[in-house]
Amino acid sequence: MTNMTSHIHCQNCSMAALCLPYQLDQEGMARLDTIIQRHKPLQKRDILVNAGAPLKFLYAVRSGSLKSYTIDDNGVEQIIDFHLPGDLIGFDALANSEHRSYTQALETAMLCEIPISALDDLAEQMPGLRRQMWRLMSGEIFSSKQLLGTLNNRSAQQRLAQFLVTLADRFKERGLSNRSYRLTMTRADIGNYLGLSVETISRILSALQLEGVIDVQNKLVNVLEPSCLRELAQ
Amino acid sequence: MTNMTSHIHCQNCSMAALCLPYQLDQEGMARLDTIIQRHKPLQKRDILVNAGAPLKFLYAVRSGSLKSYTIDDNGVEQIIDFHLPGDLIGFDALANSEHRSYTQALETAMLCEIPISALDDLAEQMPGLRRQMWRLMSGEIFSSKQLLGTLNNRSAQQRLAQFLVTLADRFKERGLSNRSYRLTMTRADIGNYLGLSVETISRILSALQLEGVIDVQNKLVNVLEPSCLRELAQ
DNA sequence: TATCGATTTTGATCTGCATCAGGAAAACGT
DNA sequence: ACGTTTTCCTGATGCAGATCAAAATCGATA
Repeated sequence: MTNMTSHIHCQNCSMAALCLPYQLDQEGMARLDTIIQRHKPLQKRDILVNAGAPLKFLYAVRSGSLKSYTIDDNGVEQIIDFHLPGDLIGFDALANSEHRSYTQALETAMLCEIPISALDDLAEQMPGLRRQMWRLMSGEIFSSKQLLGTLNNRSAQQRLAQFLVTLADRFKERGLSNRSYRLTMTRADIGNYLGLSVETISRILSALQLEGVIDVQNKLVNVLEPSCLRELAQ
Repeated sequence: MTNMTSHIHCQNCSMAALCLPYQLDQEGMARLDTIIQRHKPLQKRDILVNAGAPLKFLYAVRSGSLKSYTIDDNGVEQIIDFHLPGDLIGFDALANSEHRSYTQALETAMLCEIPISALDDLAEQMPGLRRQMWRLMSGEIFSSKQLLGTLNNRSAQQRLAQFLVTLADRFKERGLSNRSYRLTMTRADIGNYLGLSVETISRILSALQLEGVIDVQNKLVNVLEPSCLRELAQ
């Protein structure tokens, strides 16, 4: 095994604090590490999981970003999530052991795969792991319910401001700048996610730039007035 | 203990198939039953949990219905869920051991309370219980993400039709009629949940009645053309 | 570096739903 | 049974954001 990434382990993974190993002791982390496999790198547009596929692994994002989406009866894509490093993918599949959505790389991405069967065994023996599973799933429940509130009854500007703030917060959690970051998704993706048209996204980004709240150069976002942006998000 | 409900146990609860005991054997159900307590009945408008309150119990709805909502910075209520018998309440609180939303009875409701600490112990010993926890949380993750898709990019009529269909499906799961049911929430609640105004809800209900798809008498809904309604929901 | 498709931007028009307003009907408390 | 309050319905008006259209820019590939 000459894979460059073979030296990556939970014990030295920078994302461990956001991922399953959180609050596990050294021994726990080592045990988790033994069951985790490294997935071959995904290229932009590569599909990680297809909706309907049987659930074999949970995936942890090590680097890069991805989007999850469903395709409705009319063949229309509906984005339900963007995944950043440290995020786990596949919780929605536990219910019936089948993935409910497609997950696609937005850029080159590295992932760990966690076999479900082994995870179940390990959860029995490790209360900390079990609680972390609960915590992560619970957090996902809350954030998706909160997003409902964000989308309902809020103007396009409020939605987009909220989106930018949330993204900044997530980058900060990951030790990256929350003032300057790159949008790996297209404007169309953002619009789809927020229930707005591409044109509206574009117009509002321009307006925010004109007001001096942010500076946008293509995919690059610079938050000039964070408190102002937070205010706009309400 | 002369409480009328003291004879209620998981073993004979009609909601067991939708609730935590699902797929537990007799012994497992009996063990779960020992830790579950019966909550005193709630009256309409009674609050079960306040946002910010420490998580001590998960609650299972035995009868009646409730709504969960957050209150945003402007003091505006945002409904995030309606709970029917068999539903569990509190999963979103596991993340930080604190309830994130208010939960209020929409009518007289009976609940079971499940102490979190005991549940954690039991989950260690009972793989079936652990998996059912995962299943239920996973299902909640999926349904709230799917709701996002339902609300985004869909017309008011599509949203409301979807709401009525989903409600019918849930009643059917619970052994009740999916053709004729009672809305325990107000039109304002439905509008709040779906991101629409009360007036729009009222207008669309009237329109659907005029078209002969449903018959509405106050809180009572009669689905006359289920396939048509499903069609309208897309 | 030139080319071509994908993405983004900007403008003009149109429409679905919010909002405002008023009245009718239930539901509630006494 | 009564009055009060809450909920529900229906009409009129206005606007935020969708849609249509087209140009500008980006970025992948050769």
